[in-house]
Formats: sequence, C-alpha cells, structure tokens
Amino acid sequence: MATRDVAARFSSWLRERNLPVTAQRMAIAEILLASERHLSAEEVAQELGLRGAKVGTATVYRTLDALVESGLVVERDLGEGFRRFEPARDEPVRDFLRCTSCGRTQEFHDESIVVVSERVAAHQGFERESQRLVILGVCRDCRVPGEGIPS
Amino acid sequence: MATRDVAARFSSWLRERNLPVTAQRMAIAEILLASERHLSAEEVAQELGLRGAKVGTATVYRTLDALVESGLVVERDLGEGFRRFEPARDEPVRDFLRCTSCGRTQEFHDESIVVVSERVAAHQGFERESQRLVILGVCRDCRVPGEGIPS
DNA sequence: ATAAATGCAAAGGGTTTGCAAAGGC
DNA sequence: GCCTTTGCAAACCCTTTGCATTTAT
Repeated sequence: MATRDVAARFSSWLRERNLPVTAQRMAIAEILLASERHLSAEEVAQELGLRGAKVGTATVYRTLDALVESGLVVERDLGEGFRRFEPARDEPVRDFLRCTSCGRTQEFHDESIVVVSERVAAHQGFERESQRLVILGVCRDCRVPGEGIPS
Repeated sequence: MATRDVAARFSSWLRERNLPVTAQRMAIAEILLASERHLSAEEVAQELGLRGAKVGTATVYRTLDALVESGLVVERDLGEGFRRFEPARDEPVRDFLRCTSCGRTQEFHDESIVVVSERVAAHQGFERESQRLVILGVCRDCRVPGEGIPS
C-alpha cells in the first residue's frame, strides 16, 4: 500500500520548499518508491527508458539525492562500487548477506544486530543512528552445486 | 613487534613465486605493515613521497593487490568511495563506527557480532566467511561541541 | 639475458558539475 | 517573467590498463 501516497509525499516535500514538481522527478520517485528491490542509479535510468521517459543521468542523480534528503528514500552501499537506493520503510534495520561466489545479495532483518550495535556505540561514546552489516559467505546453491535446481 | 618480520614475510612470499623483490614493493609493504591505521592507496603514495620514494600510482595499486593476495594485508570498504588497506592481524573481526558528523572512523571488535552473524547466515543457508559492520552515529565530540577540547 | 616490474599517460566506471536551453510557478 | 531544473558534455575521483623502459635475478 501507499506507493501513490509516498510519491505524493515527495511532491509535498518539494512544494514545501518551493521546488518545482517536474515530470522527471515524479517519474523517478514513482519508480523508486514502487520498487521492492534496491535499485542502482543506472537501473532507475533504465526503467525510465522502458517507460518512455528520457531523463539525463545528472537529473537521475540529482533527484535521487533529493529523495534521500527528503527522507523518503534511503541509500545503501553494499560495497559494489556504486550506490543503491530504496524506499525508506518503517522497518528498523535492513542488513545484507552476500554470496562471495555468485554475488547474489539477500536482505535480512534481525533485531539483535540493532541491540548489539547500540551497545557497542554507547560503549564507544557514539550515539547510534543506523548501521550497515554485510555478511559475506557462500550461499547454499554455490556450496552444493546442482542442489539449487532440483527438477 | 614484528614489523620487520612481516616485511620479510612479503619478500619471502615474492621469492617463493620467483617475483622480483623491488625497492618499491618493499617500501610499500613497510609503510603499510607498520601502520596502525588503515590507509588508502593515496595515503600510501603520500607517505612514499615523504620518504623520498617516487613510486607511480599504478605500482602502488599493483603492490597493494599483491599484498592482499599474499594474505599479509586486508582490504576494507568503509563506504567512502575508495578502499583502505591494513596489515592482516590475527584478530578475528574488525568492525567500525563512523561519525556522520565529522567522518572520523574508529575500529572496534566485539565477538557477539560474529556470533549473531553466524546465526543469521546459517539461518539463511549461508556459510559465513566474514562480515563488515559499520555503525553510523554521532561521536561524543560532535554531540557535545566544545567538550572534546577541554583545556 | 630474460622475464617481470616500473612509470607514464590514457582509459575506465560511477558520479558530479557548468552552463545554455526548457519549464514550473 | 523569474528562478529552478533539465540535458548535455566535460570534469571528477579512484582505479586499471597499455606500452616502452628499467630492473631484479
């Protein structure tokens, strides 16, 4: 639910700041906010292309920055050499598992990570805001070749 | 202890593979292996400059790769847009706290992170190899401006 | 002498920026 | 109409690559 609503929240955010609500901005917002996955800037540009919207690279990046600034989108760095973006959800954390063999990335959420991070941060005099955990390992399919495709 | 030893281990590693032990390689190895902090490629190059050694960028990167391959150095991605390198220590994990205000980065080690990661990985069918945790927050000095410099 | 490493400069990928043209308000 | 955004291309940062030259062995 709420994809439309969230896109609307972006236009509200723009209006509040007297910033133009452009077709490009809304297109990017809609793509991103409707997405289940975290998208790279390039993937957003691709999707724009599929929808027939011609939007310059710079605009994609600038709009992504605006979306992040608005708090509606969060930025992720999975150590791939580029950033990914996804709608800010209410979920408290989103961490990742990445297979060092096939590169597949999978999300997970585990509250104990937050708890541990909070404790560590406090212990070092930090006030925790968020965290980024990427667990590197080998996924089941890569560990047991062939088992992943049973039929 | 063992800075010399470790540099010596690098030359042994090179010799074993019949690779030339060059002055540049040894200079880079010594800088990195003596460093307490994790250095970026640029910082290594800078330090080389200070020591009067003129080494090309490509050589710095190529040597860093060799050091990583040798297992004497590990590579870190703190989400800064570039890599950092540090001597491989025996410590089982090394995770980070980064201040979102001043950018300062501080290391920590907490065994419970490993435990939690291992459990999460297993739960998702992954065999954990390693992990990267970066906790983002505000450090004491940034939270209480002025208190960091008492005198 | 031989095979490899070096240095330089050019290329590469992801991202940002400068500026004239287009467009929301 | 004013002011911001857009698009394009050039610039940017970090890193890699190609190639002639130097160097360890």
